[in-house]
Amino acid sequence: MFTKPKGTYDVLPAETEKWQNVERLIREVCAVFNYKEIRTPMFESSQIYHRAAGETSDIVSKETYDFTDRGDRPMTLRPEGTAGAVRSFVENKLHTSGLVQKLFYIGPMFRYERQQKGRYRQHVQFGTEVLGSADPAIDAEVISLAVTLYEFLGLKSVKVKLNSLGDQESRQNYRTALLNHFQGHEGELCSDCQKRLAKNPLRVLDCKVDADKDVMKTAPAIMDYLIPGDLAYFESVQKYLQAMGIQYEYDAGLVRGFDYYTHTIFEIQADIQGFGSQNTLCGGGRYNNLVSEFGGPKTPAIGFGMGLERLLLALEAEGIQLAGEDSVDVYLMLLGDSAKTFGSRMLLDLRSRGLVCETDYLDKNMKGKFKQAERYNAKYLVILGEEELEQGLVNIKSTKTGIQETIAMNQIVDYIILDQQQQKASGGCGCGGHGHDHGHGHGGGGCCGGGGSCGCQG
RNA sequence: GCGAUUGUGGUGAAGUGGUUAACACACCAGAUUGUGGCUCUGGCAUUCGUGGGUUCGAUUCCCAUCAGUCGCCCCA
Repeated sequence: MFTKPKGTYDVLPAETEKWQNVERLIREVCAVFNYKEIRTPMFESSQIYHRAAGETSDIVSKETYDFTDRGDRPMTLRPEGTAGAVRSFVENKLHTSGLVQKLFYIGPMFRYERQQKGRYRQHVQFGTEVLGSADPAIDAEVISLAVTLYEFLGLKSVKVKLNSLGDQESRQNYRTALLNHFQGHEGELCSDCQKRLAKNPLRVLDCKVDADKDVMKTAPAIMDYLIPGDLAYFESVQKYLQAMGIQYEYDAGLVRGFDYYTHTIFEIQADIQGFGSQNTLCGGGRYNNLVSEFGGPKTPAIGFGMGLERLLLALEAEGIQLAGEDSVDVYLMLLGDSAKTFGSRMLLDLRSRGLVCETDYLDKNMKGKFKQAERYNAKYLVILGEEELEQGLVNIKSTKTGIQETIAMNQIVDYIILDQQQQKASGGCGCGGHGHDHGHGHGGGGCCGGGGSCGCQG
């Protein structure tokens, strides 16, 4: 038997609707913020990721899926979305628009990691990238987009953590201060940290192993080493967040996994039991030097990535329903060969009028057909036998009320519409069909109407 | 990369060094050839993740391997 690669998963038919709904809501939120979707390749030249993330990044140095194509070109399955977006921005000269480029993407990312809850080798990320503005208000906007999405979905237990890394000068100051601080204490740190100290001392602060040691607790905070301009920028971001009413916490220990970040960095964490160390739902920050490092004009930028598996997990943990009940409008019960032949046309007609229809393709007997209708969760049974066929009639039965009536076969759609209106009027849910209307105003915050019992989208 | 733990049919699960591997649900067929959801009857794992080894004999013991789950690390 063949099995899926380790760390991957199948989204089976029963759960695709959840994914579609989450993605739909993401697109709606992005639309309101006027972020446009960009779709870049799932693999790029390997050097793109090495250049972007920096060699001290664990993700790029030891977690990428690398291969050479048949032309011996080194390629890498994308481990994150920013590098590809920046490459595309530069290559397609998107900076010439004269406007801030506000982009988003949804797609799979690949990291060779040991899988566990909320962590896969192929995972789906939603991310945004805003290129071309160094306005602290845009930092706040990006954060507010993520927060708005969570609010839209109804997710409560999240908290925003914020820090600033400053730009080159601040970082250099801080780096020196850190090295001085740890000088003579190297032996107290774990082996990983000793390596980090040499390559990228900032990341030592992120260490969980050494977190409780005195040298760590007394380590200087970067905030004290930001040059005045960088500090003012960070304060300004907070000013906007406060103006928007967005709750956040300053976290001096917050660091990111890629080396390209400057100034504002943030993380949104799930405050949910059982999430272990996979509680980061969203992480991002500003990267003002990356575009120029990719050969583009000096272009400030900021973005975030958000793992959808974790988002789904968090929604589930909070009991938020993302999919309606699966059902079918009409189950067409065709008795006899000529009814079956005639019925194929009837199916097509009903379907082209927007009704979800099913019939028996397993040649079941009467009982079996009823059973199928039940499994399909059919709202109406339409029964057509030889006798009805001759008279141009069908029997139609509402599975909800149990009422069965004989009507002309061209009256099926009208009958259903009328019947649903009556049910609605008499207090039932009576939502028509599957929300074939393409408008979908989700009222206020619930993501699918009514907690699942009705299965309608509107 | 490190560590823990699990692996019996579609699912949940019993079980034992020795002829036919419980049970329940689900599924299939029939009782009931134009009205189901109840009930009853019957069927449904040549096989216990895979490969070796120990043994007269292994699903049960040992080793390896693969896969699942979870923790650390890392991150989304």
